[in-house]
Amino acid sequence: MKTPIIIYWLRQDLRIADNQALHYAANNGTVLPVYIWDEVNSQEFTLGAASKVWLHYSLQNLNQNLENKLAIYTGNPLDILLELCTRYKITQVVWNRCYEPWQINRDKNIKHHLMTKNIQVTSFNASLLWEPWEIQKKDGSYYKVFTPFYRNGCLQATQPRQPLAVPREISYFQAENTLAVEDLSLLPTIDWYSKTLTDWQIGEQGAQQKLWWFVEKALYNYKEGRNLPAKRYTSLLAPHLHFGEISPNQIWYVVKQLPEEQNIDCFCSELGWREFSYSQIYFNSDLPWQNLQRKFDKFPWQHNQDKLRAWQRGMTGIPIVDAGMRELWQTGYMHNRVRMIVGSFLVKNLLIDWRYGAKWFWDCLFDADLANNSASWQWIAGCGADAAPYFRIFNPITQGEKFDPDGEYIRKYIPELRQLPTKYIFNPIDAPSAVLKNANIILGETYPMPIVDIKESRQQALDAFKAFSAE
DNA sequence: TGAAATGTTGGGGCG
DNA sequence: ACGCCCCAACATTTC
Repeated sequence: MKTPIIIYWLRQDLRIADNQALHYAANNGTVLPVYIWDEVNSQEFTLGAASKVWLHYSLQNLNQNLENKLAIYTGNPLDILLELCTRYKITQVVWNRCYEPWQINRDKNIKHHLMTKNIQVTSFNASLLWEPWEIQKKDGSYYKVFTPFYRNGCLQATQPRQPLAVPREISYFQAENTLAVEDLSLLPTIDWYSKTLTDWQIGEQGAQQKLWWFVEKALYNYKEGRNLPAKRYTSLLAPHLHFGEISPNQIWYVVKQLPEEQNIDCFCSELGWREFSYSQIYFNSDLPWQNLQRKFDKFPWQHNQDKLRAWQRGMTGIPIVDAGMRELWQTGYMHNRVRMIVGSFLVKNLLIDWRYGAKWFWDCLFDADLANNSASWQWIAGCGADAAPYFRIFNPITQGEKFDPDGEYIRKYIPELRQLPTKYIFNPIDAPSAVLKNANIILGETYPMPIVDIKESRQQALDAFKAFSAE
C-alpha cells in the first residue's frame, strides 16, 4: 500500500476528473474518500427535498466511480474526521473548498482543530473559475455590477485553471463501519421523483453527456433559444454543476475551444453570473436572508398565505406562471426564463417577500444553490446587486406571448387549457364564453380565475415602491 | 434579462 | 395640389 493514507473529504465535488484534491491525494498516498452528511452545521441551509434526491443518486454514482470505496458517515464532520485520523493514524486531510458562508466557517474551524492535532490540511479550488477574493476592484472593494465584474474583473484576471485528467492510478483505503448511501435516508417517502429522473442522468458521466449534447445540439442557438421554455436550448447543467459532477473549468475550456461567436460568449457570461453570485455571497455572508440594499428592509411585503400557496401549487390563474410552478413541482426543475417570470410575479404582483420564493425554490429545485438562489431572488426583487430596478415589472401575459408564442409550454403543464386557442391561452379571461365552453373550460372551476389583476397589481407595486422610497 | 405612456413621423384618405 | 385628420410604426420617456 502506498503511504501515507490521506483523507479526501468530498462535499460538492462529486467527480473524479478535474478534481484537484483527489489528484493531489492520489499522487501523494493512498486515498480514503469520505462523504459526511452534515446537518449539524448546515441547519436551515440543509439541502431541500429535491436536492436530497439528487444527492442520493449522485453519491451512488460517485461510489461506483471510486470503486465502491467511498466511506459514508453522518454527523459532525470535525468529530468524524478526528476519529478517522486517530483510528488509522492519518496525518493528512484534503478537500476542495466550498463557499457558502456556513461552510466557510465550519471548514475554517475544522482546519484549525485538525492542525492543532498536527494533522495537515490542504484545500483546493475545484468549483469556481476564479476565487471570489481574486476578483476585486482596484480600490480593494468588490464589484456590485455584473458587467464590470465580468469584463474588467474576471476576463482581465488570470485565465481559469485548465482541467485535470482523471488520476491514472488511485490506490484506495477501505475504511470500516461505513454507512451505505441508503442509510442517509435522502429519498422522501412519497415517490414523486422517479418518473422525472428519467430525464436526467445523475452523476459524472451524465454531466459529461449533457455537456456534449449541449455543444452539439443547442449551443449554436443559445442566445435566442435560451429564452424559449418549450424548446431545449439551455445547457441543463445546473444541477450537475451544483454537486460538482462537472466543473465550470471543464465546461469553459470545451466551449472556448470552439470558434468564437456570440452564442458562446453569451453562454460563458452565464457562467460569469454564477461567479458573480458566489462573489456576492462571499462578500455578504447574510445574502440568503438580508436585503443587500438595506432600504428594502422597510418594504411593506404582504403576508398572504393563500396567494403564496396558489403560487406554489401553480394555481394563480396566470397560465405561464402556473406552467412554471407546476414544472418545478413535478420535475424539480424550471426553465430559466420562467424562473424570472414567476419570481417577478410573486414579488411584484403578489407583493410577497422574496425570501418565501427563495425558500420554495430551495426545497423544490434539483439545482438549488445557495449563492445562485439568493443572488437571483434579490436580483428579481430589486434589492440585490445590479438588480432589476423595482419598476421593471414583467407582464406575465406579454412574456408568455413573447417566449412561448405557440403556447406549447403552457399546454404541456396545464392540460386543462390544452384545447384553448393560442390567441387566448396566455390570458383565458379574455376568451369569449363560447370559446371557453368549446375548450371545455369553466373559469373558477376547471382552471382558476386570476388571483390578482395584472394591471392593478402592477400599479399597486409601483405605488408601494414609491411610498417606501420616499420615506 | 420590461412595460406602459407619451411623443414623433409620415403615408394615405378625403374634402 | 393642398391642408387636415387619422393612425400605424417607431422612438423616447417614465415608472
